[in-house]
Amino acid sequence: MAIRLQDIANDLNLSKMTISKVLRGQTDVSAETKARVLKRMKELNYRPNISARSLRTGQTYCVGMVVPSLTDPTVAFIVRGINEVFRSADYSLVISAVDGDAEVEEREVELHLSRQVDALIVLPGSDASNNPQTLTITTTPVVYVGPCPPRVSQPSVSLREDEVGQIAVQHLLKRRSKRFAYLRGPRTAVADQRFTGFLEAVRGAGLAVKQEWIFETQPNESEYRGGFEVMQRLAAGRLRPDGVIAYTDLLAAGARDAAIAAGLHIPQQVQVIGSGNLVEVCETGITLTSIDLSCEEIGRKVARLTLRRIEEKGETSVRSVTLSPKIMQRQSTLLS
Amino acid sequence: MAIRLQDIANDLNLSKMTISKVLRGQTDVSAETKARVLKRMKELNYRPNISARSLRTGQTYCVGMVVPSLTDPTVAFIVRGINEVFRSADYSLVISAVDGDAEVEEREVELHLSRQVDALIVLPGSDASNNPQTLTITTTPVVYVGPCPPRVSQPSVSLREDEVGQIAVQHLLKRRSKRFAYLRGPRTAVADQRFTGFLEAVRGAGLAVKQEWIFETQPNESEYRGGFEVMQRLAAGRLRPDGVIAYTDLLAAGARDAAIAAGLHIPQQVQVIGSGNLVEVCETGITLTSIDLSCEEIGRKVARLTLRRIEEKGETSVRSVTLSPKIMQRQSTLLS
DNA sequence: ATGAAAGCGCTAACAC
DNA sequence: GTGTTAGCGCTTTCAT
Repeated sequence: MAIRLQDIANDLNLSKMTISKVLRGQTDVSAETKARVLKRMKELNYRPNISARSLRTGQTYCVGMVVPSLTDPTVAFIVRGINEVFRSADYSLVISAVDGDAEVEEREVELHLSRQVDALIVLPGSDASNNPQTLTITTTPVVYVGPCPPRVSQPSVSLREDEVGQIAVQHLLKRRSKRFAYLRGPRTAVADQRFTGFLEAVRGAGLAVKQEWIFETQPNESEYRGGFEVMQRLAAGRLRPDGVIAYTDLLAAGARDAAIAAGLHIPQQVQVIGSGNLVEVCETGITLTSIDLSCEEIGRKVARLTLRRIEEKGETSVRSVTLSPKIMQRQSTLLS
Repeated sequence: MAIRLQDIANDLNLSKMTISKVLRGQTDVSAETKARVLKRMKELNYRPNISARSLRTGQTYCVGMVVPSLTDPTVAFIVRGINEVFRSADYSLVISAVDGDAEVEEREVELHLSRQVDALIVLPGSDASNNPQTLTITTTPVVYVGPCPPRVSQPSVSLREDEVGQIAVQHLLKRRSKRFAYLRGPRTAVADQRFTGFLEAVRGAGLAVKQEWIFETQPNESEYRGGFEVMQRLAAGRLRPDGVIAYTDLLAAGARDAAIAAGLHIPQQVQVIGSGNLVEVCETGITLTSIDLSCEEIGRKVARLTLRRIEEKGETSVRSVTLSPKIMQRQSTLLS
């Protein structure tokens, strides 16, 4: 079997207590003894049994995470940010993707708690209404990514979604667009907030919002095709928008390509902005200006907040955090 | 603190042994007792302490995984497949992304082993040469994704990379392409294998391979731009390829767009095939035929293989597994 | 500076 | 069917 503290103690005629002290870097061990122990540990390739340590100390140095999907790039970048911070703290991330199934989510949360994770990070799906009951009563720290579900008072890290819409509008206003079309995406809370930000920014500038130029995504359609078809219609109209803002980069790419196909010049006649800043999409064709959602930074903030919550055991002094999106200028909007 | 077996035992005037038996579904408990215990467990919202169980049984029901990156869609889909299988087996996946840093990789492997994971899944980076020493000597089962590094004899699940090149060629041959350009990507083992498959298939058909039509990816260039520029040059040449096969979908997209920009018709004059089958790329513009790398299926196979390895404790009867890629026909190649 | 004793929560192997 | 004993590998506490 694996090497234990006891084995090293036997080898060196010490008690396992001394070995344990060396292991944890306690100072009340003579330098000489310490050196001998470390040497032997290396020779035997000793690895402490974390299960045993956890049982004793109540800490596992594991954090559970529940996400709707791992193949969504937004999620992947958030996880990357978390992983980066955890790595340097010797924390491990136990991930489960629940694919929007509330029952699976509940079970995975239970499993994580059974594992005695030191904290839980929850990235709710688009339907935040079915937040697992367990999360509201557990004493394990929970950190939410994105707005914390209603009725729950836990810290969260989220993007100021309304600013996504605002920044896009401001960017275009500065470049003298005045007639905005908005591809608002699905009917979710996040999409609603961005839309609100868009509306406020346009109205704040004293401009009107044309209801006929607001488009929702059809549930099962390809986003690219959706954006394409919308823009086809817009391009054929008597009056055309000179700025198109889209909820995703793919919608924007579709709109861009339809505009080009209709003989319009981008960015001179129509400017286009996406969101997500997905390089695979933004860097193709006439490259797309896009709103970067700061996913990695969100991930890092989540990780730091989580670690702090773990440290302070109980006292919920830690407040929620919000971040701003950033615009990435590319060819689909004018330079100046 | 949390509820323990002992608490339930006290409540019900039973020994904790009986509770433990109910917990694990042993049959030598009377139906009535069992019912009482289950009821009380539910009332108290009891959750077994898995650290304690692990210490006792030596099993953690956790599997460690080391990947180069989580934001690479290929990796994300593999992880998704694994997660899917593990979920139904109540196994958890502890993931760490190491970003191509061999030292970090080694440390993360050690950490996983410290955690007593029941197995380790390793997805080596493009530089497979620095496989952590530890992996060669540990008794913990290791399963590789992709070819197992040289000198290591562990089971692995991998894609028959040579078939990626072959299938693409066959697909085009059937559609009467005869003059192939090949965007072979970087100088990695995987890219080499695909290239070999390409060469064999072309030569096997009695056709010649034009060395001037084989292109490598420049390390720090955008893939899309790389593909675009190559195709620009090809389109300007006296003799043009009528089939372009690319190592990635982005390269293919670049080539496609350059061909269109040069006034060529796709697929009538030039057919284009990518690999990866990344919907974000393939479903834009003239949609791209692409080789699907079966990532999710690889993930599921990896997970099943891992579970089997865990069960059979030691006896390495489990053999490696290989999978074939599949072509996804879209507009960039002819229908018939 | 070193060590002995106790116990974290659970389960394997046996009694009864 | 139910309970007793022992111990997984580690750390906490307290002696020495």
